[in-house]
Amino acid sequence: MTTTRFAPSPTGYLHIGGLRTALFSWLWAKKNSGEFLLRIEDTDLSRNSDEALSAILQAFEWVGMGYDGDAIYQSKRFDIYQKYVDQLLAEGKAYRCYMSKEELTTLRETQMAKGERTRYDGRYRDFKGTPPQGVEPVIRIKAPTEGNLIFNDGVKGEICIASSEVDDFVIARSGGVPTYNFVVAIDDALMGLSDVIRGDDHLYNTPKQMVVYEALGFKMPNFYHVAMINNEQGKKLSKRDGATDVMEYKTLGYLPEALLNFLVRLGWSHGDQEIFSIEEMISLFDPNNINKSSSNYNLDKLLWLNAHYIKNMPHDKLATLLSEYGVDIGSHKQLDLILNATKERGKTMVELANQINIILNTPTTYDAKGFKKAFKGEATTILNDFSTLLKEEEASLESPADYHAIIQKIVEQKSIGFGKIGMPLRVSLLGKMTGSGLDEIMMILGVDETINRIEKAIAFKKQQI
RNA sequence: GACCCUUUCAUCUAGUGGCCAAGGAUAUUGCGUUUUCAUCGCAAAGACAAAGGUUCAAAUCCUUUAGGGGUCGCCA
Repeated sequence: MTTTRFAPSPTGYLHIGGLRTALFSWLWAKKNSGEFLLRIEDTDLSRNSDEALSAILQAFEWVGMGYDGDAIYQSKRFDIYQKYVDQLLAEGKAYRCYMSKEELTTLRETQMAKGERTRYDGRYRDFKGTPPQGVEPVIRIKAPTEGNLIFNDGVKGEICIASSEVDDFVIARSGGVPTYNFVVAIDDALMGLSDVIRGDDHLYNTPKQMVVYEALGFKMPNFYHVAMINNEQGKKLSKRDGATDVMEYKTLGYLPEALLNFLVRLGWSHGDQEIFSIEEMISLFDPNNINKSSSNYNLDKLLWLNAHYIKNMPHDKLATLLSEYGVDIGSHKQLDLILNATKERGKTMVELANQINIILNTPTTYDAKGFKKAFKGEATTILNDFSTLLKEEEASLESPADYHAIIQKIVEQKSIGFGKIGMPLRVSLLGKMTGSGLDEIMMILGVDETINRIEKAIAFKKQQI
């Protein structure tokens, strides 16, 4: 049975790096018909917030990654942890340390000055005397004093860290509240995890957790430490590099399938394949193929993927999603035509919504440069004649091709180039020189609105003179 | 500073000793399609961090150097 987990601490929004490790864990569980569990690491009572928690859950919902069973809250499991603290104390595998914070600081400064890796010196490890007054002790676990702590990482291979680098770390604070490395090991074991996929930044926590597994006699899961995502310059990803909050991608108009596709290809690949449906990701993903090195965040690729998913999305679904971006065309009788005319012009949902609005809303202003260029010479006359022709043929206009025929007719009648009518017509309809195909636009708008826009543009032209 | 991890085109990556004078994708540039823009198609340019080994043969194995990242809490 494959069991994986995601274990966020509710202190902020869900970061895209976190989403990637969650995705890897989720895919691996799904692939093996196992379980993907959610655990909330809220042992630091002062830093938790309900808003952060709901933001994280909301992000999971948006990308469509569900978790199995109920979320586990560490803050509700203190009695379990306490039991294990007592057990270790009774077995002599942990001990009370009465060192004051001042003493600890002094020790660290001395070590730092000597150029050593700072660590607790074990002075209370075998303490048998009378404890000093006025110090509420912490509980420390006895870590091995010699040899190496070795584990096999599914991504990096064998990791060997000298025991001298791992000190007798605190497992319970002076107030009795247990600490991260202790509760993580206990919960991972108790939750029956087979595979732990987490960020590289936890690599050095693993030997510590090994000490806990060893002391408690728990079986270790497989660990996979995934390297970080950096910005395009290879530096740590910060808010200045663009969106780091998963939900911000929704606001910016990205589709969850594009974001997941983008993230799954960051550090993982399957030959030359770039596009992965969720089903393909599930069937192909294997954490043993995750790259060792960190990867850089690259917005261009995400944008390309997003455009791809927009272009290939069924129209009814696209229309439903568009309502979240302020465009309501679900019941428009030209829905298919509208989307066909615009979906190749929007790389994000925001851009797509904008493209649609440009067609659906009568222009209130005109691009100055484009208007000037388009309305040179005979443009007004040509448009007037075109309007008349439209009105005459109104009854027979049932498809974009019919509208195209009308334009063609004008072009032939007047022996002009297509641009002579195309340019002023486009500016009249859209307010600018670029955009969707004229035939489609007119079909969407219908004869009356098309003529209305032409007349408005002509009026604007007259006003200028 | 110490310890650990890492290093293929600008970016994501393929590559597990001979199939590699290194393949794909994005971005870039050019050409074509298109009434415009976009899409699409075709093409170009573009990398094994450096130096030493091992080997008949190295992007692939080893060593050193350099760059990048992570960690050194009674945070998680």
